[in-house]
Amino acid sequence: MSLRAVKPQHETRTRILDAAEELFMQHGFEATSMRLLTAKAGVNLAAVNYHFGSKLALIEAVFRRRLDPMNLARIAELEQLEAQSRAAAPEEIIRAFLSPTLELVEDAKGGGRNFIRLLGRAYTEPAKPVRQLIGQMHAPVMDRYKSALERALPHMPREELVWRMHFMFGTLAYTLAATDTVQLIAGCKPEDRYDARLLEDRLAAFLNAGLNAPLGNTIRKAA
Amino acid sequence: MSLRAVKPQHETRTRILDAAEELFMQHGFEATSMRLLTAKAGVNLAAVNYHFGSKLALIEAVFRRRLDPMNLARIAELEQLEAQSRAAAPEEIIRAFLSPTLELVEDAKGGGRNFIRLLGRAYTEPAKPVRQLIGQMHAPVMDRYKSALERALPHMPREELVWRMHFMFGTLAYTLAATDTVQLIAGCKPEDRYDARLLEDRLAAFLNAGLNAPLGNTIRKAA
DNA sequence: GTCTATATCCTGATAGAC
DNA sequence: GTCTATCAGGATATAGAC
Repeated sequence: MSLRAVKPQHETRTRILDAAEELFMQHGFEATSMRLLTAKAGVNLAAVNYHFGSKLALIEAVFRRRLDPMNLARIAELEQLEAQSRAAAPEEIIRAFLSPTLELVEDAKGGGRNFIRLLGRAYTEPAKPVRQLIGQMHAPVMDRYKSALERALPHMPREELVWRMHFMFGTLAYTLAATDTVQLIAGCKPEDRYDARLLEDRLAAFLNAGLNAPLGNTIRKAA
Repeated sequence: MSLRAVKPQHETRTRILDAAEELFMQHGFEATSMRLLTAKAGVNLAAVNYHFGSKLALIEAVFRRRLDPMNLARIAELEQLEAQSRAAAPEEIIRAFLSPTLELVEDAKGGGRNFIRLLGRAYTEPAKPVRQLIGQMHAPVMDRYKSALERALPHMPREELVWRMHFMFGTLAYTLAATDTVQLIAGCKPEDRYDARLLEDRLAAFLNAGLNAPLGNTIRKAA
């Protein structure tokens, strides 16, 4: 008798996660009501609480679904790089960090692109619980990459490296969050905004140059 | 009989704007209620509607108060640069753009620092009206700086320049929004996080290097 | 201009039938 | 597991006394 008789197990969960991903990206966490969300997902209002327990737990699940595999991939790429006989170049490390993220940019149908923009926004989310969540999920990866970059750039002062990593992370976060803002700066063909390989090349070139910028000014003025 | 008998004209407006600046920064726009806001400002709940008309209008006023002078300063610094006999260097243009923003970082008491963090967050704000607001206020300035950078870098393809400006803007936005996240990457002395001159030097070095990164990779792969 | 009181609506969450 | 109905509270905005 059901209209969705062939619904697989856990499809409700997935439908909720997909709808949440899209609506959180469009309107933010606070502004997305469970009513709107469940309506879009085509499920009952009570389903969110039944399957996830609370709105915050749903937010956490949305991030875990994508972020855990992404961070595993980042670690894997870095380990592959470090298994080589020669030392890894800074740009290789940067690309290892970027590529698992940018792969999702091309996944428009699966919702990966939605998530990527959501992720970019979450880094500057005002709500403390959400930022803590993201911070916790990223912390171990950041530590690994920080160590890798320290080995690749042995002469850079630690403090300067931390700042430059911060800058790099910011460039990525904003680029993910605000891909639509490029048009604000100038018209550019929309289709190549989402070419992941091209975007990775552009980002890697910019970030690698920034990471290796001359140290003179800051050292002099800080002294 | 009033407890605040010596209250100057428009002080209520200012108290509301100051409280809004801080609370919007801490909790975001959606999560900041008028009740909390007016309580913090020490004014009546109805005062916001009387003085500003609506919550969105209040948000606009919060941005206008700081952004209009800031963007005027950016234009002024650029015009000063272009009045020189020699051509402006890219790093000079970058610094002209940065410095009016970073000056506010040092204004902890006046609330400037609050606004700066709020501004960083607003760039990736999900709510469309707010982003449109920020976009409109920035558009003329961005045009001017784009033209200036085109003159300073005549050999860079327009499209690449737009991307690099986008990256630069992102670095700034995230740095402003997430000054507390630096500690997530690694412990660093909190007091020098807010040394505007030092921060400008660090940012300018990073951004200038990124802006002038070799073009090889992208050109080759794009072809 | 400032206040109190309130209208109107929407929020996340849950109880309990099916 | 899914539904309806509802709770208790908070949201913006306003009406009207002072």
